[in-house]
Amino acid sequence: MNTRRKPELRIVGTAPQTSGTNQRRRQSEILDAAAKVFAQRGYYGASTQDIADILGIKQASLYYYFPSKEIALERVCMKGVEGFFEAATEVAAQKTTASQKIRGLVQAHLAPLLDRADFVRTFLNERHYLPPASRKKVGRLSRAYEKVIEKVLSEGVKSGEFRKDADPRLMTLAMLGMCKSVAQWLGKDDVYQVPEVAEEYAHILLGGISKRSD
Amino acid sequence: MNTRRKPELRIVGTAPQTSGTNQRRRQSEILDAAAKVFAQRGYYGASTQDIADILGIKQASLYYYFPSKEIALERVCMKGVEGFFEAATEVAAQKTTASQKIRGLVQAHLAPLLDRADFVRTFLNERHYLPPASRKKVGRLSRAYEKVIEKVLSEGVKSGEFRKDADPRLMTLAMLGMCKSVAQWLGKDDVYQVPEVAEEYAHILLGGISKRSD
DNA sequence: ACCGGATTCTATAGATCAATAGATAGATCG
DNA sequence: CGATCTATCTATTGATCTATAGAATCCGGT
Repeated sequence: MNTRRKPELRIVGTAPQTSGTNQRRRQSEILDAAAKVFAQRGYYGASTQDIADILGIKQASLYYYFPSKEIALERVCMKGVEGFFEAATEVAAQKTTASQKIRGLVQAHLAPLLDRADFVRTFLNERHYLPPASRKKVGRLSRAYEKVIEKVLSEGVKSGEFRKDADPRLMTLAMLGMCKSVAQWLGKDDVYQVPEVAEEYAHILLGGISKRSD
Repeated sequence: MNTRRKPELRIVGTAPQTSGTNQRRRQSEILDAAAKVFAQRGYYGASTQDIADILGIKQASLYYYFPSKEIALERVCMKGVEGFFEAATEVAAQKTTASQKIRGLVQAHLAPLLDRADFVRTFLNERHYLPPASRKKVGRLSRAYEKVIEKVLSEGVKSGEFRKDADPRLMTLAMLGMCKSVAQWLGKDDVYQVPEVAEEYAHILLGGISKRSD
């Protein structure tokens, strides 16, 4: 669709950059709006009109920036997962106890809810509706992330820091379940802030998987 | 819509019951189909045509049994929540330790996934799309259920069985988050069965909230 | 064989939605 | 000024979806 081959003929010093930069800024604004309506009404429940309304432009104008609604969903979902894997990998690489790593992982998981809640929510709830290619791409990242957590738990079991009779995969699923659900209720009736939730959840989790209470 | 006042004029021995019974059976089959597609593709992603296809009938024929797609969603969601509150209340009323009650609550929460997974999933993921009246009705039941759990936890804290420094509401949210997430992955890649998941999750949870390991 | 209700079908209205085509206003720059 | 590029707009197409209206079919009881 976008027949923009590399702009080979760019003339020297002058800066036709203004556009490229503005374009990127506008795309980002549109993604913000898309994330908001996708998170609120779901992918199929949200119309491109809803997105345009937030920005105060006409529905058709969106297509100057995005080739399709599906692509917009993919971009929103990617922005919702990306960072999770890197942050987790960094925590897992620290030279410290497995318990401490778990605390770090819980914190790292909840942190994005502070500034990207709509993206995270869209990733969590709407990624099923991605076309197969995008879903696989997103799924790979997501699974890699889970594996990082699972490894920390396995090592904690192997080292004797965590219960030997526990299944690392099930522990991972339990931990992720707890953490993911925060995205659903944070900012609704309950008034908890991210840091206290992270601390309490890590505490609950560790009490359960550590051999001795900390 | 349903102007069925009590059938006062039913003639004696003959059985015009056949219809009423068959109608109910058919409605139930349609609800099953609706639950399946709602769970799979989401409320807005699923068309009434999809529901009809499962049953091998024409799309318009559905409207002989249901006045609208929204009502069908309400019925599916209700069938997805109902039972949770009663089962939990029953467990909470038992004369036993708070820990034992938590084990029972986790089991009771996961049990419906065995025979009503699509209804539970639809309730969990699609209830936001209900019209306000239905949403409130479903929400009341759902909140009452949470309160039962919260009370068991509070009492466990008060009695000294659970950590004094823990917030019962946050514990409730953590427990529900863990349990709800099972609906998302059960029967996918992982091969766990409901009873083992219930036992392990209760174990993780209790280790975290009990004062001493059990 | 026929009647009457129960159930399903055909046909279609009416609305909404994603996406395309082409026009236009505004800025930038030679 | 005039040319070009950017961003948005108007107008519309074609597909899809829920829901309604009314005809056709099935089936048990007589």
